[in-house]
Amino acid sequence: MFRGVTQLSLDNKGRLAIPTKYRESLIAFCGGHLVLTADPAKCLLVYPRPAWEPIEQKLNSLSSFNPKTRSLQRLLVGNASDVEMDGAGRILVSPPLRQFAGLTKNLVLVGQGAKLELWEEEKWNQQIEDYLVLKDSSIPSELEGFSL
Amino acid sequence: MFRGVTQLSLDNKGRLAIPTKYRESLIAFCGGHLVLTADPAKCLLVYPRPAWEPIEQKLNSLSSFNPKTRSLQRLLVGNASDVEMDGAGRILVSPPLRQFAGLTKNLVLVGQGAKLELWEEEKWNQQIEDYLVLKDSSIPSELEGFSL
DNA sequence: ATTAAAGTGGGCACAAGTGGGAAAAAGTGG
DNA sequence: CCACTTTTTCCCACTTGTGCCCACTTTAAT
Repeated sequence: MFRGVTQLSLDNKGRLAIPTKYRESLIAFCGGHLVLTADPAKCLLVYPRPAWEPIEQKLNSLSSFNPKTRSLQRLLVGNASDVEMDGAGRILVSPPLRQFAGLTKNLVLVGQGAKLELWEEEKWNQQIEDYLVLKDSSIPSELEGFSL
Repeated sequence: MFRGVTQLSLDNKGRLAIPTKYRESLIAFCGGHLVLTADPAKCLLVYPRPAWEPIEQKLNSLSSFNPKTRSLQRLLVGNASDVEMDGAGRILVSPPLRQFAGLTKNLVLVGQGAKLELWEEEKWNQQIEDYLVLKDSSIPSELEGFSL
């Protein structure tokens, strides 16, 4: 399981160095075969390929005549791209994905259980701020009776 | 299964170079025999011919007295055209289809499971944006309880 | 302080993308 | 029916991009 925030950046070839603490388990779990895709919150999602496959299958099984479903397929499946870690544990982030998430210099890689999220640092901070402002009204009903 | 966004363009003969990562599987699956057709979202759909056949048969089996059905038949079957990949993995996009999808300089080819979509890049970005704006109300009910 | 391990950048070789020319095929008019 | 024009297809040469690998720098550990 992935967790924690790491600050990092793309080099001038658009490569992203995966932190060492994730590398070993990524190699073991999926041989360095990852899938990168777009998230509605305008960050990128980083999945080990075996974890991504069932999600894509589920999405592809839905009706393509429902416009919302279709849009979701376009966002998630359309933007998904296979990437391989190189010998130094780096992956290449394609220009369309960089553009989608507005990635420039300062990024954060955030562990989220079975996947990782890649954010432009400023957007990440913004996202956290936005949540704090809304906090009173924002406890999901699924968490009734649950405490930290 | 196809996935991911690739930026590309038509050359001045109207040819579209299919990215290498799709070529091999297209040759293997359908010998480079493709079907190009129009999508209601104003992009083009690219099917391996064997994947298209049953769709066309289904459409043709529907009642042509229902106006909506008839229109769908006209759009999809009417615009469908057979194309062959050349030795360099390129296909020719006919002027009527180019015009329909408003294809000019900057295009994207988007993997969508069993098929590909070809968009004018600007329209593709627009389509994604439009969806993100709607995101609160846009979780398809089929996905209740499903998470990324 | 020395050594090892990891991070970083860049060069090189090969593969893929691109454009154009020539030959064949199809279309058209006399 | 034949000759000429236009379009299409095939192929080759050139340019661009990508991935791989190596060397250098920095950090951490003993």
